[in-house]
Amino acid sequence: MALAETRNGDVWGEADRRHRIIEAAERAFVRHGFHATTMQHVAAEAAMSPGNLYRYFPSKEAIVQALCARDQAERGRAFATFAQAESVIAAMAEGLRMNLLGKPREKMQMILEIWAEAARNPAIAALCGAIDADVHAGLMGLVEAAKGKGEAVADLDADFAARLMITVVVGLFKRRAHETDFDGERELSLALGIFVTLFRGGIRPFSAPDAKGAV
Amino acid sequence: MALAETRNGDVWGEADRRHRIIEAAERAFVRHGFHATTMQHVAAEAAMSPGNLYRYFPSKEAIVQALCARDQAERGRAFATFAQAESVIAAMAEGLRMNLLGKPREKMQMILEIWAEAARNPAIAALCGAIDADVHAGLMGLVEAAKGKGEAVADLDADFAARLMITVVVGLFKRRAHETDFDGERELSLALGIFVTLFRGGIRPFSAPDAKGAV
DNA sequence: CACCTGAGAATGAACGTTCATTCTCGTTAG
DNA sequence: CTAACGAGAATGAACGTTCATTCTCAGGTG
Repeated sequence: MALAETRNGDVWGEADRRHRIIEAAERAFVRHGFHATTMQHVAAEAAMSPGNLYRYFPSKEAIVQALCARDQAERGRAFATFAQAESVIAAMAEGLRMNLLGKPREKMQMILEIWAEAARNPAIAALCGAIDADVHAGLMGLVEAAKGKGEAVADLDADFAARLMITVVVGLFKRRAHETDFDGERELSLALGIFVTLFRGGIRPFSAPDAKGAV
Repeated sequence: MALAETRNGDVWGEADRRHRIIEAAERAFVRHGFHATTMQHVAAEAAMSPGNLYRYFPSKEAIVQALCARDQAERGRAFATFAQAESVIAAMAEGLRMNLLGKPREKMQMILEIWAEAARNPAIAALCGAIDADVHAGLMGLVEAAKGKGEAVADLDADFAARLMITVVVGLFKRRAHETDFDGERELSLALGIFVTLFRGGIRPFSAPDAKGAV
């Protein structure tokens, strides 16, 4: 099916090329940043001509969207793996280790750029929103699973816990992107420290004391 | 020759114009986003011609840097206020209320763009780094103050606490920028819930169980 | 076999647009 | 008058996109 299909069945080849372009685009975006990356850069990285990119994607924007969609799929797969883990804390540890230590800093920087883009570009915003919803749902599932295993107190509010975990992880992502002396293991133990207490039921929403007088 | 500077009292007028331009730039950046804002937009917002901007700033980049610097100064002032507050938790509540509810969403979106920019632009990175260092130092000061007032346990690691609080606040900033249904009061009580437990000594770094088997 | 044919793949120079920046010249204050 | 101020057109570079052209190669033909 590989070589013989070039005549008519180049659909295979086309998907392959689209994939190659997205990979190249990611490398280029990671290297030069989001806005500074030109189609020439992507083309060079993909080892093809600029014009030829347009045979596979109608615009630069389309490439960006495809890349975001791929990330979404990746994230979804990661959560599917989490759900099978025996210990929820261990799963969180593994997931964070993968993202805080496993990925190069530049990748985190690209995520910052995607976040910024999402604030302006409705298509990207929709993709990111879908990712976030997935993650939120996945985390709530994890919390419920943890309850079932006795790793979390029974009356833990799953939505509260999920929002808290997302907040912490997002904060770590940003810090990882910026801080040159970011210590992954140290920050990992910080996050896990929070989560352990959370699961133990030690963290509850706290209504602020009236701040009328404060400045 | 070029230094015939203080010829007149117009030095005042110049500072005034620079200030006006920065304010206009902020409005433009907030409205159109960082990269999509043109000098024409800034000029229109400042009610002057594009060319005339260059009488006061050598480049677009210089305007951006001035804006970031102003934000840094603002942040510094905010922390000076915090330090005087009677209750540390109340101070945090007030500070977060100001930033999570007081500022328009668009302002948060601009901060995301500044973060993204900082990943690529050394000058902006330096400014952001300085802000972060200020905030970190200020928070450690707050923690120590809280200890003194008996609001925090004596053996709380100030650096750990500061990093944790920064992480949470950063996470909330990002979520505020993106989530259309972001509930400021709810998230505020989430953050304060964490901080209260933290000050009580209920959160400690947690070393992850070994994750050899996981994928 | 040698040679053609044609269609999809790929090229890369050129185009048109969008800006940051500069230039020119009119206006105003002292 | 002089010098600073300011408006707005002009400039030039960068970049996404297009398109006329070239390449490749599976089949057909003799």
